[in-house]
Amino acid sequence: MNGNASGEESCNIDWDTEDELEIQSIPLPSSCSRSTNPGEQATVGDGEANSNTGSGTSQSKLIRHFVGMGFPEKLVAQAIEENGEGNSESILETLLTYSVLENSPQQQKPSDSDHSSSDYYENFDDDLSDSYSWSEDEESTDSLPIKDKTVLALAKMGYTTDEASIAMERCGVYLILYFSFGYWFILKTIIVMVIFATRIFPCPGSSIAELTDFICAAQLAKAADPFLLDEEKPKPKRKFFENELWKRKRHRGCDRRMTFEDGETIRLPNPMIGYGVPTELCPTPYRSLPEAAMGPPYFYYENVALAPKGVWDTIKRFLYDVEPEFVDSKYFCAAARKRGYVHNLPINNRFPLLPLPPRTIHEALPLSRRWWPSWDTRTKLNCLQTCIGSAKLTERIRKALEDHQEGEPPLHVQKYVLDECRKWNLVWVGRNKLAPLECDEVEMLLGFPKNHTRGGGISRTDRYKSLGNSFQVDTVAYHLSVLRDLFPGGVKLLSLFSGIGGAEVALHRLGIPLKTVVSVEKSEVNRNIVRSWWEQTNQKGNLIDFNDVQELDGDRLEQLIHSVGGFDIVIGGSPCNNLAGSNRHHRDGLEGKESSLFYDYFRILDLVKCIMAKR
DNA sequence: AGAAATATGAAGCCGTCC
DNA sequence: GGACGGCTTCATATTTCT
Repeated sequence: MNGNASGEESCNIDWDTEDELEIQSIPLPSSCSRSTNPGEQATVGDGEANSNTGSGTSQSKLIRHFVGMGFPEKLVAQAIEENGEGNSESILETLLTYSVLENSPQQQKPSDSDHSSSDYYENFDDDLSDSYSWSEDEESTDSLPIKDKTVLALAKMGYTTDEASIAMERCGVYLILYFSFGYWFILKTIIVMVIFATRIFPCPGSSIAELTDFICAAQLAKAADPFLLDEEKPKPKRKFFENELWKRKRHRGCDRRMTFEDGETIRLPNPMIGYGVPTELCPTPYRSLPEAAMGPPYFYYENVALAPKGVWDTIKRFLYDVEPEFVDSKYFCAAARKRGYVHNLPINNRFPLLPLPPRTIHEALPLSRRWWPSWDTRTKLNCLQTCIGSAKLTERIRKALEDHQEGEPPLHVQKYVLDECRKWNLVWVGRNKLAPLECDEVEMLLGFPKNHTRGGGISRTDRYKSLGNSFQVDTVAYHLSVLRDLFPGGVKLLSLFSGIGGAEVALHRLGIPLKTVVSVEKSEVNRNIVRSWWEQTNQKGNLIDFNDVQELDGDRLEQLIHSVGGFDIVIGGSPCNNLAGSNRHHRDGLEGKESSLFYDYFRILDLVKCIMAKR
């Protein structure tokens, strides 16, 4: 950790550069893997991944599965042999490792003698012929260079050869291939294509969205402006591309829009993986930010995804029309946590915190496995909330189970027990014995250090409440990880509604020095927790506390920004209690007593933007 | 007095079926 | 496409205990 970076460093960020336009390779396989706890059986994967194992034709199914993804059959067979049939995640990792190894510089020529890579290309060609008709002159085009082939293909799609040539010159050939061969094909072989394209066409590429924007916008505006292709013309926006291309059939699992807008209402994506998660193999999509959303500073806002209708539309409208990124933390840890994040951070080159946390209940709570009945098929916990199940409840469950000692309990009892388990996140701790999670287990699941909320006068009730209101650290850290390269000397953070310091812990665990933290948190116990963590982790920076966001008016902010030298990022998750589904009494939406503090987040962020712009 | 325990549904999404 | 049921949800109000 060095603190030699000057204040100007943060001003060197090129806010005008659309760094997100560059195509991103998928995360390294090693970072996509899921760790296995030492001392545990390595074959235990999560239920989804292993659901098809054990059948008689499992091996051929597996082979077909991976060949269908574009991997050569020989490689697949080899990978299965190395990993066994039971662990499809490991097989995939091995295959990707092979692919990355093949991608070394000395093997970039597609005509090299490497047998496996020959298979690789054969599969690729098969997929092409499947998905896109080259029509009657297919043979005659085979001998053409790829670039010419691409021009022809685009011409068949209705683009002029001039448009195609210019676009290729600007955007790179392989992305045109990527686009022109059909949407479903992209979905099917997206991983292979990226690796393949990077190998064959190692030219600096642009994103597929940029390419299509380029052509579509060119067509759209051609009549109005015959000189559109001049360098000085404004860059086309994503909207056109979205409207045209995304209207096509929605492919479950690969439709990467952040939200589905139906008139005025934002709908949640399925799967809820935002711009990507380390454990799901998908390339980083393209996004363009509205100009008003550009920093400095960066900002990062969080709240519950399942808010009442219209809430996220309002949040989006206030936060400069930035599309929320909805992510379920079940892709990061063993508990679900569906949240929306609005931010103007780059989305390329994210990386996860290491070690990757356990992602199933059994991995997270190995002692519970002994007592886990086969009819409880949960592999993930539900959202960790602020309250826990009562002893009366677990007693009722125990008695219901003890009434049926021989064999499994009847189905109606199973259903009753499982419903309560899901509702209260109960785990098995003995024969017929269920229990709510302990505080330290919640800390671990949320990515906080053990005992983070323990001691110093805080009650158990308050610990559950503070933890239940907190970030999932691994999820937030993944999004914030891009800051490490942007601010190697450390960040100056304005942390609103800090809670128990989820953002601070995330940045610290990412190895990003905290030069200055201005933290606003109403709860004294939470402020004590953050202060205590700050001291225990020997932070070298300066931590400044505030009690209430109302204290931060224009004058105070100007004064702070002057003394601190500006903020690099403004992070905050405003109160959700008037938005959360668990609230039976005052689910009043964004105008609710506490949740309306969102407007203070916006007010403060906007003030910081204005003051820093003046500077 | 403070902490702990307990009881208290509805909104809204999603998949399935017809 | 609409009816229906299954499922999930950063909580609050009140009572009881220490």
